[in-house]
Amino acid sequence: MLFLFMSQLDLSSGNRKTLFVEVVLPLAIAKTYTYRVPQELNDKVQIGVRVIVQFGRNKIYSGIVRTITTEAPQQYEAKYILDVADQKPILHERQLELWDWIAEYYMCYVGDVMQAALPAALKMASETKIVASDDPNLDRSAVSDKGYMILEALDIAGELSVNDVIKILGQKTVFPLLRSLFEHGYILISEEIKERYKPKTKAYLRLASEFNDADGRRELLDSLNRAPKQQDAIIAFLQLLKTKNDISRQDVMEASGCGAGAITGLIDKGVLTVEEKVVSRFEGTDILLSPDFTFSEAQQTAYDKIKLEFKEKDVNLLHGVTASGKTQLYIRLIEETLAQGKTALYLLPEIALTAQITERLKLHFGDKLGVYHSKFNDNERAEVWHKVNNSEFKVVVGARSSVFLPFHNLGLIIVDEEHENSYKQYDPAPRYHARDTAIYLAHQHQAKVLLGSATPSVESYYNAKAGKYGLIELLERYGEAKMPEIQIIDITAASRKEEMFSYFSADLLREIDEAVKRKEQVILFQNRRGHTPFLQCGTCGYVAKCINCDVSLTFHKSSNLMHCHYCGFSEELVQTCPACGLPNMQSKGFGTERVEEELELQLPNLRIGRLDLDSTKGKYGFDKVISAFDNQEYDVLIGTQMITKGLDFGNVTLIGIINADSMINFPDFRAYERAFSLFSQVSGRAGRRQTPGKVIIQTNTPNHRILEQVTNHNYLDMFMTEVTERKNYQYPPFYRLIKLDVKHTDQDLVNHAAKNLASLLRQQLGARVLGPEPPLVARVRNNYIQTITLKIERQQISIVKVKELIKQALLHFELDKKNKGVRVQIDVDPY
DNA sequence: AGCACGCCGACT
DNA sequence: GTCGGCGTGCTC
Repeated sequence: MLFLFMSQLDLSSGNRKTLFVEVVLPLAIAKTYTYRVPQELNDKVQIGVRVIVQFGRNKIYSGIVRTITTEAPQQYEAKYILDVADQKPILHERQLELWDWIAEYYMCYVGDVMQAALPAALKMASETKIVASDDPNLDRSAVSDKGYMILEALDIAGELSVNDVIKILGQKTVFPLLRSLFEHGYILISEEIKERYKPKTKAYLRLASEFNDADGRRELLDSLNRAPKQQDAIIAFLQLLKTKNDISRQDVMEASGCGAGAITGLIDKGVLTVEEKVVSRFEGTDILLSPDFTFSEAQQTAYDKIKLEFKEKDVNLLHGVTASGKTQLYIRLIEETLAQGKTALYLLPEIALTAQITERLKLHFGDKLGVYHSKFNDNERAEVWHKVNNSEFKVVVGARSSVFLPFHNLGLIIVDEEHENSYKQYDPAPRYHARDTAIYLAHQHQAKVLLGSATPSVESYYNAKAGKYGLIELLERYGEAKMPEIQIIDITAASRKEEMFSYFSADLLREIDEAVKRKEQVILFQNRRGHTPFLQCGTCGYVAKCINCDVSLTFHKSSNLMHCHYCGFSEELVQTCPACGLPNMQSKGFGTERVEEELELQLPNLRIGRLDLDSTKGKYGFDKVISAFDNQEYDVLIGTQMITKGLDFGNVTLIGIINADSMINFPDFRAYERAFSLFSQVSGRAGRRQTPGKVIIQTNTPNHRILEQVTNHNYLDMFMTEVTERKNYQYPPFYRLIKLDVKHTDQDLVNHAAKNLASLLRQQLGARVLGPEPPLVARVRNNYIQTITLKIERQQISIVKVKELIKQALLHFELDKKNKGVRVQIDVDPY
């Protein structure tokens, strides 16, 4: 009877069928895996929830449900899922589509995308823990030496992870030993999986219910006659209760002047109880600023044009010079998007996400704004994720990875500083471009995209000129601010005239001095950190190099060590040449530390600050330096390209570029574009408010066309020359690039394998395949690298077909035993 | 990515 | 002879 009843229920609800789920696991694996759902979890599985599954013998992961079916796999018996971790999906199905698109387009695994997309606190993996068996009668005499070591360690520590065991034994293979210990009953092995996200809670005080009426309170106060401190505390508490519900210990202590003891006393008596309440990690802002700024005429025109173009085009490019007031346009557009009941994403390069900009946006959007970037810890990021998912945050300002947040009803994406190469993730996979991903994301939501930059990437500007994107030009600075005057100084000529003092021309030193005397500030740009980029023996030519990489070591004064900027290796400074033994090591080149040191010698008594990776360590390191400079604690700020990122200093009137040559001569097809953009962005920091700014660029090639274009603020000219070059030499936007890095610790092996791979590719793709050749840094972390570059024209062959052919070639490549252990990294649209 | 299985060299 | 090294291939 019961069975019949159940089966009738089945038919009506459809819930008693056996379900199977396809699960995405956070692993670099090509296949997807199907698990069986135990019937009691049928109601809980939904697309987008996390499920706990066992994968392989020992590992437990949380994966994401991608599809649900009733069809059992034919080839194998599916394992059961162990549990469902979420009540409601943590992401929408369309996000899984986005993951698939990225995996497809950038040629990586969906698991790679999952790794990048989910905040660490939402990913769970088991850790195998070992605990000693509690049977005291076990005889340990039969245990092997290594086993005995483990048992002794367990006696002391109580619990060990597999990693601990590996460390204790100094060997990698420990599972056979642990298995044998387990089978003989000496140890217990447990797989523990924990939710890593912990909501933040705060303790609040509550008054016990019997004191809720006036009589109760009077009695209470009377009873506390002998404890005046506690009486004070209660009076303060009751007073506070009139204005707010949630009162913390701190509140009462401040209001009453009592110590913590009085409150503890009241809790012990049961007068007060403590309630743990989940609170947000993000401080709320109640003050909302209305958009009180008024648009300039130019801004209004740009705004109208954007609105017009959005009617026709999904993607628009706003080419607005520095200090033209782009941010105000963005804010207005986001506000309108919110007013339509939609949400918005504001993307910025990591480095530009300073307190300066987020504070400014907070004032406009208050509690509706979420901030998402790498400086946040795991819990904070998971919290932003959840708040975007339940639509508490309507606007997100964030770096690259915020394209993965679970947006609902997205109406607008702004990609500010769209030319920035940090939007492209290089390592690890997925090697995705956040701007291009954002365009796909917007397409999914039928949302609009606004790309913004003072120096748009050649690709985007080309797309705009070709009519694929709408184009809005805002070429006037906001308010009174004028474009800075740019002066080029020929270092060679200045040296000849003996007008170079260390790295500074007489003109630059004079301008610095005068600016500081006028109580104005100066920024000096040198795109290298550290003190000395390489040290060379003046006698035999030996260069101090990293032991793991093919790069010279940079001397850092702060640590007094030579550092490798690729692998982190460091070493004592060499005084005498290790090759020839002569004490003739010479400094070649200079970084920010050295510029700082030399400037102190040339112009004593300046207050100098430095902004580079080394001076901005720590969570708020960057913001500290920035605000110190903003508060005029420094006269001069010396920095790497960090200094260019959307910073707004009202008092800077002079910018010096110490040496422009290394940027211009960089061997890369984007070098000129990058140099133009960097110099223009640096220059844009000068004279943003009333005082006009001045920029001094020191170079050995004063007649270089890029410098001329920078001097004349002539973006269009730069664009036109670049377009011609790129067309001639088969580069983007006319051709697509795909780069394959072949890596191995054995140099000969890599060389052969790379040649082999290139010839496999040529069989299908012919002359589109270039290389292999060693990259600029041909060995990193002891891996030798060979690079194969593919140039794919936009007609004749489809990119999908090309990627298919690459995959086939790779399959062939991997089957060849000679290529064992050789890793191939694919970078689509390298930057 | 792990981890087990399986094949060979250095020790009891 | 076994223990423990590393190569090969599977994980639903």
